[in-house]
Amino acid sequence: MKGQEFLRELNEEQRAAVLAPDGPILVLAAAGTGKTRTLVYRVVHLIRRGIAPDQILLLTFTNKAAREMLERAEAAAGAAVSGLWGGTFHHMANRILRRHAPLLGYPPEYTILDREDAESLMKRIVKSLEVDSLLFPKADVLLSLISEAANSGGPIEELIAGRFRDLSEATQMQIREAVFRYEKEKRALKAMDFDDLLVNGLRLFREHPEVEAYYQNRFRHVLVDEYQDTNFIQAEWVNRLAAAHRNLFVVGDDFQSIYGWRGADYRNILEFQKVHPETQVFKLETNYRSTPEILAVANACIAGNPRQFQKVLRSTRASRRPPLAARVRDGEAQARFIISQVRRLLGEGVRPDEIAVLYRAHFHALELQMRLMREGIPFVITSGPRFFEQAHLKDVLAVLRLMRNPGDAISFRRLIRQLPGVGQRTVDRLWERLGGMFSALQSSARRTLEGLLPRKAVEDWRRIASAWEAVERGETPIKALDVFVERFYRVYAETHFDDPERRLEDIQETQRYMAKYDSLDAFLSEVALMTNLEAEEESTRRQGAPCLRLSTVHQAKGLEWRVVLVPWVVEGMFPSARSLAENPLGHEEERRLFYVAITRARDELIFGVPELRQMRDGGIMFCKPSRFLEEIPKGLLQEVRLPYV
DNA sequence: CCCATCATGGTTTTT
DNA sequence: CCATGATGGG
Repeated sequence: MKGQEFLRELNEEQRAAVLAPDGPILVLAAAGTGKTRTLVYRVVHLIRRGIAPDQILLLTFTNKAAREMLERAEAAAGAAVSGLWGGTFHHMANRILRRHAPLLGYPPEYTILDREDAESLMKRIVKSLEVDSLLFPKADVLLSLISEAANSGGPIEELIAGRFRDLSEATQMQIREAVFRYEKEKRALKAMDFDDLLVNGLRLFREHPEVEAYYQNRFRHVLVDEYQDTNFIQAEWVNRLAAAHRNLFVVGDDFQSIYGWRGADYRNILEFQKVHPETQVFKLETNYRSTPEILAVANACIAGNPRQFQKVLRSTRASRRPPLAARVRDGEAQARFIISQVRRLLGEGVRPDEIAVLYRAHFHALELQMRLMREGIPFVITSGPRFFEQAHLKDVLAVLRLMRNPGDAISFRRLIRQLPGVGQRTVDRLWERLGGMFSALQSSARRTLEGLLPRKAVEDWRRIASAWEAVERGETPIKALDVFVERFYRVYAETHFDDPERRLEDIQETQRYMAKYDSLDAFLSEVALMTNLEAEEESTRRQGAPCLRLSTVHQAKGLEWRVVLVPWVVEGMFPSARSLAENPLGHEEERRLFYVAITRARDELIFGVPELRQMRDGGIMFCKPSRFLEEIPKGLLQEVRLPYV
């Protein structure tokens, strides 16, 4: 595209934001109003103005979003965008921390702990405290507490005192001890958990003004997508980054703030102008995505939330049929109904990948999944356990992680416990006798360990160790995994999993994926931070065939489909009972979540409203239609009741 | 001390 | 219904 021609692709609202002069800019972009396009063209505009791409930082909510934006910017601006920094807060913090980790007392090869790693670490700590297990919080509860403290920037002592006020003082003391040990152990492991990446990213700037000044100077323009979902640390971090040039361009929609439970605080967007008084504000309200009928429902839904920026979605599209609410008997009937709708749509020529089923929680889709499989309808799920958190992939990653970080006790335990005759106790003792580190790439260290192992473990141990020997001989890590699989893991997989072929294929897939990275550290960080959305995209890219999509509403953020079906729109499910119980403002966030689901739909929106729920104990529970449906004026929805079949 | 079996308890959302 | 945790035999 030449000259300013790209501006023709923008409407008045978007163009004003794209061309705005330097300074802090807040773009309030309602759903479907071309937020991504605005952000992309702002980047293009900056580059055309002569800003070097490596002076621009683009923070997005997922890496997928970053990649898409960069691809689009490249299409519009040519190869000129290369060098631009784009990705999630976690990624960018990691990228910066890898360079400066020693300033904070970490080696540059620090390991990133994913959720599972953190949980297993905490479990061991709780165990070592020898507490009365019935009255002591579970590891995941402790971790969520630590995370809450980190993300809100508040002191953890107060959180403990508040959340566990019913527990004895002695128990609270032990909780504080568990938290303390968790931090200490992470240090010993030379590892950071997800929150540490953000916390340390901020700490790096606070404690090292010369580093802060370097990045403040380097990034002349900072752009942030989905600003409504930033938390305390993230907001502080970007404020600091942009403090020198003051070119902070944030885009968001307070109506779509759905990560409050993770510390996101939409006051960041509401109060942006207070923090940056010279802010220019732009509103995008013209919706290009959905039919007027769908938007009417969206507007009616969000009207239930006061105290937010008032925005009304204006449609540009022609009318279609109104959204449909179908009352069905139960989950089974709902699954049959959804499948019949999918069949109808396919018959009308809708492509399967233009249809999505979006739900509040994974388990809402169980019945549907079974039925889809039984009926042979292909689908993809962007939910459930993350690709790289599956046991076999973590096993393989442990080989690599230990190679980079000799202090990684978690990987050590994982591998060594696979040896016959080695259980928890033995591995603990081994680790202690090794002095809390194991240099897998040194033959002397490997020999030392071999001498400490029980006799019957030695043969398998040598097989595992052959992977590291290969690296010592100068083989690549990818090749080393071949050795690991052929000498040890193939047999292990065949004897421990009921689907070894699939798992070995996953490993090959991982090796192919590794080939794209020029350093092992880069690969390992990427894998730790990769979401399902990104992993799944990787695998469908090869398989090709377009599929019906099943996803949580959270993971559907920023995406759109021609047809959206939402099951279980009943009280207790959507809104989720648990969310209402835990958070006094839970209903507002649930309503925003419902709004996000609605506004993903272009042409058709269909709700499933079962009348009863089969409980696990064999009983049944009657369901009330969701308050969010009741709030929508009659006439905006078409309601049907399906016969009991 | 390891490992398999049995019971129990608990189901939100994710970087 | 599934995963995790306790328990007891080897």
